[in-house]
Amino acid sequence: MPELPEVETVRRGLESWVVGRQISAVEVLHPRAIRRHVPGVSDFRNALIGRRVVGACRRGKYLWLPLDSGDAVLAHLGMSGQLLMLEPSAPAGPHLRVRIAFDDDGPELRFVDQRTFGGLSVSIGGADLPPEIAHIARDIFDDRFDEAAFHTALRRRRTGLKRALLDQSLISGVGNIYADEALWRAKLHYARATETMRRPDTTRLLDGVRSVMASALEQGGTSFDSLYVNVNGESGYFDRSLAVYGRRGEPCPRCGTPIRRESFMNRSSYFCPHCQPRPRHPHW
DNA sequence: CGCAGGCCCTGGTAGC
DNA sequence: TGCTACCAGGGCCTGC
Repeated sequence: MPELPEVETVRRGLESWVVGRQISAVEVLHPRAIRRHVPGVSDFRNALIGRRVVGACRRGKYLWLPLDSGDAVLAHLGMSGQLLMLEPSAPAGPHLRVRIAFDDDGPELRFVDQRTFGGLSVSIGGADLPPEIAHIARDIFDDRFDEAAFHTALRRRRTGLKRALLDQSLISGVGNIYADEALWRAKLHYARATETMRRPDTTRLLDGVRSVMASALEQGGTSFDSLYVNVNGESGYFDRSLAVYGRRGEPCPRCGTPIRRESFMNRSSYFCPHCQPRPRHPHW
């Protein structure tokens, strides 16, 4: 669920809550939460304890906290991960995976994750950009995102448009929800063959991605349930503004045609069959 | 190398 | 009521 707007909301929260503070204790309650940290739990703890957090960064759906050692805490929320700021005395919920406490005895950082797709790791020398995520493309809000290069790379692909949009090495931060919403805004079908995309199509697509994510960010992200929350445990409101996602059978906000749901890539795709007509030569 | 599909995981819900 | 089946899906891995 957490896509760029949700992850950015969390990043902003971390920036105001943990930057400048020194880590005093680390507790790993579920080893799977740090499975990407190959050297293991004690190495993870040793790399953090005594270090100061000097920033809060994001690329796509990845977050990292640069440390004064030059390393970084790299985090991915997966489907259900939460990074919460809570008083050390706050009770541990059933899905608490990692606790990071600070030497000022103020609110601690807790990684809570029901479905355990997310996780934390220490990235050696990763303060500027963790090498583990060097293959992740820049996202639409990155000043150095290159629209022309994206268009060229897109046209080189031999696949369907939504598949390409979800490929984090082409453009990052887009997940299933905002992919459907962006395609609807751009009036493009999810199975449009990427090699048939013309420059105006790509411009419309990126405008759709940018505008839907900017709106979602303003509203603190999208929440369907209590799974996605900011660092204070609060949900966003953008789910009220979704045009197609999760709205099978409901009228398209633009033309009134009932929204259709199709199974694609083992997940749901929602679209308006009138505004987003099936291409003559779709790529499934 | 590019692309497609399987797998990981848990809680909620639909259906019998 | 109590069981099973299915659904949500991001990213890594494998195989073609």
